[in-house]
This record gives sequence, structure tokens and C-alpha cells, in this order.
Amino acid sequence: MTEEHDHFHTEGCLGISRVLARIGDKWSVLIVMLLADGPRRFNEMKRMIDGISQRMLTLTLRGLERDGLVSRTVFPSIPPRVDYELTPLGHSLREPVMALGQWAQANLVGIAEAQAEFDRRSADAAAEPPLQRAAGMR
Amino acid sequence: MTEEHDHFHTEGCLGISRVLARIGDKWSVLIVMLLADGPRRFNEMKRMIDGISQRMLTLTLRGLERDGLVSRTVFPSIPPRVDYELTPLGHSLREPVMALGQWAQANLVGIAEAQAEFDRRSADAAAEPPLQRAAGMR
DNA sequence: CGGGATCCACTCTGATACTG
DNA sequence: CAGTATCAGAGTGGATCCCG
Repeated sequence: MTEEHDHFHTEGCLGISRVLARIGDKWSVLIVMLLADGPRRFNEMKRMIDGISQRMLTLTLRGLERDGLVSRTVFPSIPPRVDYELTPLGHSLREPVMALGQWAQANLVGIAEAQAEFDRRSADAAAEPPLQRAAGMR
Repeated sequence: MTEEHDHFHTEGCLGISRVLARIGDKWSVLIVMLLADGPRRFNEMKRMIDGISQRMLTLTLRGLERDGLVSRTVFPSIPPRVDYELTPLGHSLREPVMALGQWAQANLVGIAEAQAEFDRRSADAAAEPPLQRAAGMR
């Protein structure tokens, strides 16, 4: 069942990769956080996120629904109405995600600084001649 | 700077997408967890993870180094030796990641069950005729 | 040993058009 | 309104070869 291409101490973090594969995409977390306030309709969510295409909203909601994080309720009315809502499991995911978000905000500047310095040093390294002039290239 | 294609309550979760874009890839978390035990050499890590290609190991380490999560130390010996180590920032990331991992493990079965039922219902839906037989479904 | 460079396969995402 | 279907482009990851 569980493929073990990583054979160190898998016990501690086998599920992380799984979870990250699901919520690590571009929209899942945004949708979960959006649904945290309560049920939403399809186009309502589309408008609120609006960088998202209807395709990705559909696909992401399907994935979340498949994993039991989101429930889908169809009202057979005219016009049709479909509500998406966080399941208890989906709500429970909010806590660790929020923790990650708090870490992110707490360290945003630190990361930005590290990036800036890394890029600066990379630029420096690229600026100096790539050839060895140690032998006295005349 | 910060593009706002999501205009709901961005304050609460703007950094999450950033962080997920970094650690949400296939190997970053694995590497961070691996380095949690202490410094490791390049090929040593490659052997321990072993599903990974040298390319992705290099790329992932570069990304982590750029964000200040991992430090790279070169020993100019023969053969060359390079150690990778978690920075304090990298170590601090372990906590929220572990929280996510614990959530994952706590809910692995629930997710698997949800997936199984979803797939089962999808199969059912695909099996029955795609045309409406509503006129006679009493 | 620790990479860099290149090529290729696959996936993910978005844009567009059509359906019930 | 709430999707589905198809296509095209970008991005991601792997395999291979090469270099210091």
C-alpha cells in the first residue's frame, strides 16, 4: 500500500506529504479559509476569489470533497443551487493551517531578507569571471 | 508588490499561500524533516530519500537556502564536502509542519474512507444511464 | 563528491466554448 | 447557475551527460 521511497523515519511524517499534495496546491487553502465563515455557493466563491477559473474552482472543490473536507449540497431548484460547506474534518484542518499561516506571517520579513541577501550574493557570484585567472591568463 | 487577486479577508492568510508555494512542493518538507536530526551531506541525503533525483535535491536545497531555512557549508577538501543544515528559522518551521503532520496522521483513515466512498458513489453515478428517466421514477 | 546543463515527459492551470 | 469538455501554455520533475 504505502510506498516507501523514503526509508529514514517515515513514521513521523508519512502523512505530511499526502496532506501537502492535497492542500499544497494553488487554491485549496484559500477555499478552506473562505468556507470557514459558512456555506457558500459556487459563483459566490468564484466572485470572492476571482483570480480563480471556474475550472480550477470545480476541480479543487471536487478534490476537497473527495477527501471529505468539503460537503456538497444540491438544491434541485430553478435556477439550480449548490452549497459547499466545510465538514467537521475540514474545520479541524483549519487549526494546523492557521498555525502555518501564523508562522508565515511571523517570519515573512525574515524570509524576504534571506531571499534578498541570497539573490544579492548570487548576483555577485555571477558578476565575477567564471574562468580561473589564477594561472595568469596573460 | 503583493498581488491581491483574492479580496476577501486577505489579512488572515496572505502568507499561507507563500509558504505553501515553498514547502508545498514534492520534497521540501521531507528535506526539512530529514535535516531536523542534524547536518547532512548531499549524497547522504540523496541516499536517504532516494526517490529523489540529484536535480530536485539541488533545486529544493537551493530554494530552502534562498528562503533562509537551510544553510550550506562548503569544505574545500578533496573530495569536496558540502553540509546542509537547518537554520533557526528552518527549525522553527518544524513546529507548524509537525502540527500539520499530526493532523494528517490523526485523520488518515477518515480521509481514506471519504475517498473510498466518494469513488464508490462516482462509480455508481457513472454506471447508471446518463439520460433522464425522471418521467417514470416514481 | 557535488553539482550544472540539457532534453524530455508529464502535470497543472487557464481560456474558451458548450450543456442542462 | 453550475457545471463539463477541449485545447494550449507554463511549470515541474526525472534521466542523462558533463565538469571542477
